[in-house]
Amino acid sequence: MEAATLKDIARELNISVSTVSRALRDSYEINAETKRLVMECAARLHYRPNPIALSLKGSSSKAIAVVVPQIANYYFSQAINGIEEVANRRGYDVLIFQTHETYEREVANLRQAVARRVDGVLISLSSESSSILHLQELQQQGMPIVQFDRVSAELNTPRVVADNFGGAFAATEHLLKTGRRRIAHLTIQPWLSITQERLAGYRAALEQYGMPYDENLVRFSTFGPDEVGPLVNELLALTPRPDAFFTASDRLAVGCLAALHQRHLSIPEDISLVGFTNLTVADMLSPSLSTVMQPALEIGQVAVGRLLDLIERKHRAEPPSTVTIPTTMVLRASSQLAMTEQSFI
Amino acid sequence: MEAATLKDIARELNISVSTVSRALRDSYEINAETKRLVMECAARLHYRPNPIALSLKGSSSKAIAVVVPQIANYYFSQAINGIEEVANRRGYDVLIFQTHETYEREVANLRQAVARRVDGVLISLSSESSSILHLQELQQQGMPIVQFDRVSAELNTPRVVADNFGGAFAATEHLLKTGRRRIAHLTIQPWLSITQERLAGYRAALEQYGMPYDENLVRFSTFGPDEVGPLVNELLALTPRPDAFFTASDRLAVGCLAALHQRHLSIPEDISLVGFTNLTVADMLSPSLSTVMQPALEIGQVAVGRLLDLIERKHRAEPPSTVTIPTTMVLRASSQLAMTEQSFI
DNA sequence: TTTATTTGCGCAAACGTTGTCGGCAACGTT
DNA sequence: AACGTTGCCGACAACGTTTGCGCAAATAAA
Repeated sequence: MEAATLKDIARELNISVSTVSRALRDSYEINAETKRLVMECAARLHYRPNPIALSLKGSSSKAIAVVVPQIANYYFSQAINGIEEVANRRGYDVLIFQTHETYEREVANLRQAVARRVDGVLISLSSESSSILHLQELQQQGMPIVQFDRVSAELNTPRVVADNFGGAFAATEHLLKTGRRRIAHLTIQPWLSITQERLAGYRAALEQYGMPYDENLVRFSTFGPDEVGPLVNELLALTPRPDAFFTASDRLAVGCLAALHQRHLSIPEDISLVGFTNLTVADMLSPSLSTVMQPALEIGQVAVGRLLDLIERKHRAEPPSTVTIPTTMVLRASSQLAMTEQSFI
Repeated sequence: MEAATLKDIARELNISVSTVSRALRDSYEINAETKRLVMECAARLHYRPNPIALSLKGSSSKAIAVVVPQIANYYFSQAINGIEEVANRRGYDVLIFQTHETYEREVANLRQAVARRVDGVLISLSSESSSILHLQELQQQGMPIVQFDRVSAELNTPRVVADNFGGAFAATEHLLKTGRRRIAHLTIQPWLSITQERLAGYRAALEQYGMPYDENLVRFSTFGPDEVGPLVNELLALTPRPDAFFTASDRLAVGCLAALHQRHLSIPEDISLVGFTNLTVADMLSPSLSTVMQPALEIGQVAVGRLLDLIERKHRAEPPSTVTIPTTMVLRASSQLAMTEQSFI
């Protein structure tokens, strides 16, 4: 009943451990009959190779690390689901690490990952990580690394990101096309790659439609409590008043929603609202929330695919490339007059 | 720069590996001066013991497994945060596994956990796991196990749960005290312990206040798409119409909210609404959602504390006990007339 | 001085696995 | 008959660590 080892099989069959090992690996220098016996015995004893011993031997631990800011975040947990799915299918375990947005924990996590002999690292940078020396060093030591979502251009690895620019462009364009002229943009920490790309998409759309860019309409916020309301109030106090809000996250969008409700502004009649990323309850809000959906699952799948290819050296000299996964504009009631009264459950 | 080993230190100091090992473990049979030298050298080379080798030796891997249905769930990811915090502080790593609510994955995850030589297992049962033989077997093999949140009475381990009964009782009582008389209860899979306890709390409160229990007012739902709306409609069709909804999850509550909005019912004037668990956006909905808050973080902290005590044999013969963590009733606008127009951001 | 005891350290085994080597039959080749 | 080839298998080392045992020197007791 206890975990069987090669030694158990060897004893049972009165042969040596090495022969058992080779038989199970289907080595050419083992007799077919012996192989059959070993296989049969292994199955009978429910033999499973001990990954710890394999790791110690130094070959491969068949485990990868995924380092994310936090898992209490639908986007990241979805990405992890995609990662796990593909990794497991290809025979790898996934070790999950949270940085809680601090540089210190990011370093500690990577140290742990190395200690546990992972074969590779998937990382989405913590918002506090301005320096990436720890990652460059890790890479120089030969650790395969792939970045996703929050990436750094200074670290020369494959990157998998959502089309933040395209998504923001589409959202802004949608608002413009539905007649909005003063579009406020509520967004997150300005130094993140995703923030910059979304802001760029917003600006590009304004420009293409001949609308002026007004930096008063752009506000940066963290997720601190009681932070969104005041910002929304500031924006609403501007003249002329904004007629649309485009937020860089659904969490911000929900905050907007509440603040607008409170001021008895009707959505989308008075103000249109479009969010970003994919909160599960977006379709259940009132009004249901238009949003730029990021394919978190797919990003995870693609990213881990790259990493495993890297580990298994399928693409040796191929230079690291950046994969951009398209986002989808999901139109719901919060930005479409016609849908306000429509059934959406 | 590469991971230093005992051997490296031994070579550097011209002593044996065993001496280094013992010096680092502060063994009594090593000279103080030698210890000093070893410590100094270890620090200089950034020596970190190799957890893989330690695990192989069979003693302790300093890692625990936490097995949950899914991490894409605010409740579980919060619990994991609590688990990680305490575990790390006590020197343990946390390996996270998802069952995706299937029995098959639960078994596979536990197998992996064993293979990776974890020192103990924290588990919240998958909704599909009717049999718990795999866990009983694991326990018989000496693996320390603690159950949390979704627990089974058939498995004799310490248990850490939220006060589901008390929370449901408080919510129902609150609704009754604010004058509601026909309280519908929308809940989840009937065979889960948490479902049964919440239902019992709901019934007990009704009974205490002399209200009849009407099973027509109780509906079970999964989270399938387009499932909540029809159920709400069915309930609203009853005569007399319910004047309050108490849901066993915030996800269901949000669904209710949307369905009620759609029928132009005002909350809480026409219908009061109270949810359960702790969606992040509960306070940002319109109206803000009254809810029974579960201290997910604390549950995780307490559960992992129990497990580590078990692992370190702090309480040898102590029989497994069940710890119930109190829930908190958070009153917001959806169940209180007075708060409807109040500022809540 | 001889005999115990302590102090300080090294050797080797063990955990489960893989890989390198070498051995020894049974062949086929000169 | 002597030699090289195969085919099949076992012994051994190694990965990094802990630990039981033993051995020497230093110290204490006789």
